[in-house]
Amino acid sequence: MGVHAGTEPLHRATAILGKKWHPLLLYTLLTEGPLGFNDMKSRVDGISDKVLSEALDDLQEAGLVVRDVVDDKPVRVNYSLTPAGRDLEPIIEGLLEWSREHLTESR
Amino acid sequence: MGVHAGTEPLHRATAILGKKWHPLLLYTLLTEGPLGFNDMKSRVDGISDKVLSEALDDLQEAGLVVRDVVDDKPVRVNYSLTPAGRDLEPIIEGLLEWSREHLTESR
DNA sequence: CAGTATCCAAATAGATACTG
DNA sequence: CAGTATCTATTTGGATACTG
Repeated sequence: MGVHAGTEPLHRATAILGKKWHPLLLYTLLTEGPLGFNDMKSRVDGISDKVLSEALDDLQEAGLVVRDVVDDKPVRVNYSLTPAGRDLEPIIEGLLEWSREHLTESR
Repeated sequence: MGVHAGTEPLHRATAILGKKWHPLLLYTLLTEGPLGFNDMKSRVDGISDKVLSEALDDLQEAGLVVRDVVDDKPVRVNYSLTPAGRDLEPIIEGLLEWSREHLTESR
């Protein structure tokens, strides 16, 4: 009974990638990073300060993103990917391709 | 302003794969399917009837899973993957591998 | 520029009981 | 066997205003 052994990694992965904005934030950093807070915000349509801030914290805690304070006065911060974050590239690209192929909007 | 063009497919993909149980259900069908309702339930630890039922509906509507009534008296149903669902295999496998490599439980 | 503080709404998940 | 019906709890996401 119960789940077979290899299932927890999938749970851990979807606990991160299942958040509404996380894949898009990672993809944004992948293709356009490193970026500052407001640069991220302007590239991700519809996200609020609070949600972006929380999401970046979350990704940082998961070890996928690093936050560097590069200057103060005014404060300047750079968000970029860790190696773990960069290793998601083929997966996100694959997902993107799969989606284009199989997920049409009119379903 | 706004997100760059290629972003909607990612949204559509995560609208499905971002649900708590969906990737695990797909993976279960991928590795052990086709399966009946209770067979699914016994393989997915902790899921309730209601949540499983809703999730399968959702996956069906997204075109990733098919439901076949193979017998009645007693009713017997088989859930299996569509080609679109099967095409997720490399992605889910990749995610699994990535997770094992980078996501340790103690973070 | 880069956030935090509040307060609120919506979406998801779960427990329990029951049905064709 | 394969679900549905309720009702509740929890988790996320969002709007608005304010701060170092």
